[in-house]
Amino acid sequence: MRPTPQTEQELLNRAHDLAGLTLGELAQQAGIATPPDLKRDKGWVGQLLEWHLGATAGSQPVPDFVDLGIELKTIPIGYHGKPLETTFVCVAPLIGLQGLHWENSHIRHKLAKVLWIPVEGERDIPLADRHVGSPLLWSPSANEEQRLRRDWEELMDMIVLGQVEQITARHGEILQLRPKAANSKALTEAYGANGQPIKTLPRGFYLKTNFTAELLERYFIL
DNA sequence: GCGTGATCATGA
DNA sequence: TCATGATCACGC
Repeated sequence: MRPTPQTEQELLNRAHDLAGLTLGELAQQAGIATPPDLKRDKGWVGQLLEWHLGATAGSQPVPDFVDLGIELKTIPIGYHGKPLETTFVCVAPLIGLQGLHWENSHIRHKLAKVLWIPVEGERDIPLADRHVGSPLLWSPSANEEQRLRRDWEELMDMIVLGQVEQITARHGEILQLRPKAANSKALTEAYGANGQPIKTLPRGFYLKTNFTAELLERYFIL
């Protein structure tokens, strides 16, 4: 792990220095082996970039760069220039929701300042040959935050009302709620339709690809 | 089991 | 072709 950057500018400079390099080059510098593919190493790209940028959080529920309040997200990009996958944000709380509002929500803090790093993601490009793109430091615009908040409130209302199992990935304009678990046997507690506790799959909030595509597009137009 | 990092794989 | 629902690995 490289030393953690002390300032936002230092982090940005370092991220810019990675642009144009391949994952193979970055793995070699880090002394990390490149897996044949991501089937069994889905978080490998993210962790490789964390190493190079000196992220500190590990698996703690805090921003990757705590002192800077910045979250790091790598995002796989296809030949068409648009994201290939939705972006996981954080686990969704399913119980103990009294006093929870958008303003003090975990997800709002997570998304307050994000360093997006696009990486070539097409599966027919060997992992080691994929290039890292130019970083984008993003904070939600007023409009974006309003849309995020609207989706979040809709989803959280359903969770409070015991309708978590009726939620599908189609709910929400830009934010969606989907399973986030080791497998379909992992269960956690949630509210049932009559307020009784039920066991259900843990869920996570994800940003839909059309939204992240919009972010990147706005950046490239500016 | 939870939270971190996400992508896989199949049905529509 | 593409998004949804399922899944993989790790530290604790």
